[in-house]
Amino acid sequence: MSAKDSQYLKKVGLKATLPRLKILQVLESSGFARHMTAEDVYKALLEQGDDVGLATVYRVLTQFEQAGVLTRHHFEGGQSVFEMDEGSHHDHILCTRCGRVDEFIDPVIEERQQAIADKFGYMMQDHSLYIYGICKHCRKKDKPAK
Amino acid sequence: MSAKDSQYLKKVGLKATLPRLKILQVLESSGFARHMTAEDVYKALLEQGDDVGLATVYRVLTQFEQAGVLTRHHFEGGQSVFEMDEGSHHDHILCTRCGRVDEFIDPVIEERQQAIADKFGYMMQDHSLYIYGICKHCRKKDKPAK
DNA sequence: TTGATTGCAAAGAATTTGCACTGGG
DNA sequence: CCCAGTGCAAATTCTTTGCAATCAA
Repeated sequence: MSAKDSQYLKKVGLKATLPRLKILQVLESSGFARHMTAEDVYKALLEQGDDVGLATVYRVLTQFEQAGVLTRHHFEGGQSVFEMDEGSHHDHILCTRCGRVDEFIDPVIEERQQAIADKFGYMMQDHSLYIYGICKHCRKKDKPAK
Repeated sequence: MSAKDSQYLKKVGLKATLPRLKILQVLESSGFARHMTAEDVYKALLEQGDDVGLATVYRVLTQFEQAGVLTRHHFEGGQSVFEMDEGSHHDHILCTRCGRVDEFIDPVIEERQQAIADKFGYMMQDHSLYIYGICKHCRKKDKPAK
């Protein structure tokens, strides 16, 4: 199920161990949710019958982050949230009711950020933009309730 | 030193106790730094000879946040960082070397954010934008070093 | 083989909570 | 006076670490 993944791990300089392959697989197949905490990954593994320690999940996620395999986000609420890094930078808009997450990229904003960094004399390394709101789905539910 | 602060606390619905007054004062006079962790506030109080429990600092900061007196940020690194809410929204650009924080507001970005929320069907409530980089000061130090 | 990796349990850091005591209104 | 507010220590939550056992190359 993962000759490809095995190659991939070696390519980024990580030995292709079973836990790492499993974790990679969970992240790849996380589908629409795409944003998982260490705990989420751990539970997903348990549910599919794979017995990996929580400490290992944390270690591997950190290694993946350093290897550029995934990105760590600091959403509100404390825990770190991880997401596969598919190469293309993007920002997030999230629903404070249901937790839904959408991704976007806006060239104008990107450009302005660079301009601001320049203006303040910073060499920009990174940035994070989160928009918080209530998605249409949750707003729809509201109306009748009230 | 704080008849004004005392009024202020009452106005936002909080009893004007000594710890709350002291904490408010520390935040108000934090001057250029302006961004403090609970621990920072706690240490500042100890240094000026005021004996307030760390738990109380956390409790009061949370109350202040709920009362709209200050804003809680989640910068990288885990801890919450607090800042007096002077009414005007702004974003942050921070140095990953020295921790320097600058504030800015960009009308174009604000406007684009609203447009994006609209496009995705969100009712925007809030947003946070952090730009990370290396400030000119730190870059200057680099050159000779290398 | 053999050093890298894992699992578990213990350690840590940040923050919260239970509870008897204290102070503001 | 009386309850909200406080201090302290214990409890929680998330994450990291030490170390012996295990696994990939």
